[in-house]
Amino acid sequence: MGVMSDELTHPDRAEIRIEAVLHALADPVRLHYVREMDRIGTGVACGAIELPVTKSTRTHHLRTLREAGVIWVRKEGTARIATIRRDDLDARFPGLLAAILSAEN
Amino acid sequence: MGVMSDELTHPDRAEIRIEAVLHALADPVRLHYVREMDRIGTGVACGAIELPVTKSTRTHHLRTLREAGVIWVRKEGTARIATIRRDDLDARFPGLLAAILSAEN
DNA sequence: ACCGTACTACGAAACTCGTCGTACTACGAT
DNA sequence: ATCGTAGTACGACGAGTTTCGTAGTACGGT
Repeated sequence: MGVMSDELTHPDRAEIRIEAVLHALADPVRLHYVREMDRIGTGVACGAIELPVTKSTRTHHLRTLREAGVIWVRKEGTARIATIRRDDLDARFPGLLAAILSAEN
Repeated sequence: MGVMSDELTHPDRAEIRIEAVLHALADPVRLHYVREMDRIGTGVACGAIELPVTKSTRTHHLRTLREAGVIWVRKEGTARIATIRRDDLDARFPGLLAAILSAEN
């Protein structure tokens, strides 16, 4: 029971909607998460970034980011490695990601 | 009772927060509104843009946009004229507005 | 086989948000 | 002064979100 062996679902490039991306990044926790991923660089283990929320809340936010098309998550052992979908976001909404990530305070 | 003679409050440039802007523009009604204002050009009477919502809902959305710092609203007779705060947004978050407005579909 | 780590799933509680109707104020014209 | 138009204020409802705790699955080591 509880399948969970399925691969994680991601929208493909053409399916990414600007409203979903804006909504995903409007949340302080998720924005912080994406900024940390941007700062650290390459794929990050989901748990490696400290957040003021519990594990299950983190799972929720990561799903929101993934389903909006902001990040790509792949399994690696027991860990989940997340990367920002720069190519797809830049192709769909040129300049958006850079504008948001470079906005300090 | 009910003052309302007060001028409309706007955040000044330095107070505009990226999260508030993203949240404001993540709503389909508000995004449509701002896109229409962008298309039409100069200051627009609030009621001149057709929306699938009632007057009071429109007021609500316009307040959200105004308080986020996305639009500037001035009174002119009984009408309210709204303009996009391009200068302020471009100064705070270069490229953000252009990226969002040019995102078709 | 067992244990620990990493994360997901599900349900619940508190909160926020979008929407509306109704009642109201403000202004302009007749 | 009266009426119509333009918009706001307030309260309410329903839907969705954020958050958490608890329970469970998956993988890697010993």
